[in-house]
Amino acid sequence: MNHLKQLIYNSVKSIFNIEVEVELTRPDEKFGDFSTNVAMKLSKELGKNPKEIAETLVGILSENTELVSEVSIAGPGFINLRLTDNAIFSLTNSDIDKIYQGQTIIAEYSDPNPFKPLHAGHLYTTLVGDVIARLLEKGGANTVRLNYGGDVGRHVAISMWSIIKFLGGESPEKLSEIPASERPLWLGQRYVEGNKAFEENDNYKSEIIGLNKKVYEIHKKNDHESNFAKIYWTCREWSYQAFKELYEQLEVHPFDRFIPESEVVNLGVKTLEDQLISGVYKKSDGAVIFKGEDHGLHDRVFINSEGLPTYEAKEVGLLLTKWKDYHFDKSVIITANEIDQYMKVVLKSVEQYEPELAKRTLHITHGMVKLEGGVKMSSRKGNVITAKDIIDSANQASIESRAETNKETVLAAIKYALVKNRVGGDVIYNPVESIALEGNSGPYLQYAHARARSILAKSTIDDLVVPGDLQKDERSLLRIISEFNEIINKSIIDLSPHLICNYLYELAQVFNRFYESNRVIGDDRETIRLKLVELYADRLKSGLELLGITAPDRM
RNA sequence: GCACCGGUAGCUCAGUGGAUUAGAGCAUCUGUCUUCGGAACAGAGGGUCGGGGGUUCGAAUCCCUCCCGGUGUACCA
Repeated sequence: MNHLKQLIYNSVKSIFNIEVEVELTRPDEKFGDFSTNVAMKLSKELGKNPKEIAETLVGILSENTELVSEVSIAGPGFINLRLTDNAIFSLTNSDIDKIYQGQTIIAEYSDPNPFKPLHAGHLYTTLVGDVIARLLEKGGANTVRLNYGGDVGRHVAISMWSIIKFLGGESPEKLSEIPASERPLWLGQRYVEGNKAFEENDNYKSEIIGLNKKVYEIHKKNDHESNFAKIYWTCREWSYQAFKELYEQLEVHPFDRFIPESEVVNLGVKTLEDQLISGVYKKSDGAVIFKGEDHGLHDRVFINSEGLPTYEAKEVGLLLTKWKDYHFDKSVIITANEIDQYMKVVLKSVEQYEPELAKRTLHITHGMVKLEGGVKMSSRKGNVITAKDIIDSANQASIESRAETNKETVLAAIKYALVKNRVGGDVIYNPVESIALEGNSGPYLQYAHARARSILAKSTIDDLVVPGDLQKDERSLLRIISEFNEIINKSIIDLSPHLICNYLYELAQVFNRFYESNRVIGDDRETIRLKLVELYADRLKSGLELLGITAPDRM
């Protein structure tokens, strides 16, 4: 593609003496391989009709017969170009642009809170984050995968209150009565119960507020001895264990670092104190706030009137910890969109004293996960869908449709279904569709790959021939194969995994069309066609791997 | 009230200034084929791109306005 851009750029320069940025798009196949709107761009500057400009350019472009086989003008002045077979094949040899080469980029995602259940949103945000981190890495970044979680704060106090009530007092020894397999569920139930108490009873509420301070004390004193502390540390560990198990089950890339809130809270509070003096933060009704309203946002509390840091204060500590420890070129935070405006306020406040940090931070938000499609969810508490519910429903759909569950297939189904949509809106997860072997699904692509590999395995020919002088269907296949790098590059720039999904599916469709009417094994053109099959299978595999999905040779 | 994210075919979604018929999958209907893994291929029906204005040679895409859904809006995260 670069050769073509260069050719157009040079042509424009030699004729009009203008340096223009050449944009290439992929039009419908019947129009050509690439399309450019430079004529329209130039028309204003030159005061000429775009068609006239295009005609001049067509003349010079068509002289390069090495690269271009056909040039035409369309509509108001688009120039369509068809490449020679050799030129389009050479596109498959180009590399992915290393746009983040030499940069340290932090990807923060997943962020589950200990003492709370792992819901479907955690599953989603973990998978999206995992793919985005892979994209950053593919773009050449030195990627740091970070996981942040609230091991202090009100939600912990809520759980602790209910845990102690369940144990009949501060009796850590009784925790051993809860079987290991039931711990995550049990903790989740404690949180739900505690929340109810907090909302419905003022006495309980003030007890919980008291416990909140007590939890901070544990960290301040590094208390591992008191009964209260023993319960806390044990249950925190149980949560971490559950997270670890989920990540292993999902086969996501391991995290480089886990930062609990307790680790950053002091830095956050200290910063707030300093910046209170400098005037960034203000006192209001006994709390420390940031006047977001002065910046077109809204006001938020960073330290409450009890003197306890809120999530905002801890986020400040986290942002500064990342900055201090990594001096990142870019920091990407992936969370649900309910946190969007809150994050804007926190970042705006930090921008006042660390402008560079704020500038380099990118907050990507996504929507909620909802379940659809007749699979009954095992919700214990009504409307919460857990991460386990999603996995269970995929397994169940797999058993129902083909009487078996295969781990690789089920994982592919879940991962693909959750990243195939543009990041931003809500995702409606349909387990039956996700597991299906037809349609736009992960298992379909895995199957498509296995099928292609089996064709390759069947042939006795080793020396595959570089395609040249292609037939129509062969060329269509090579054409879409050649788009792979462009798609990956765009996906890396936009940090948009769904582009890869759309492409891979289309690629598989074009292949099936080709394969339907063109014999490979035993045909006169076997060596050429086999090469195309190989190029196709390789791209399916590496595309799926970028999505964190395996591409087995057999299934 | 204000802010953010959404509203495209019956359902789930691409497409976010450019070209003739706005594209896929699922679902529905019709064909092909004694199948290199048919878990395929070909085709049909189905859309006032939430409504209305505007900018432009050209708008699903940009601007204004209204409607609907979700989320957030001071001491939760």
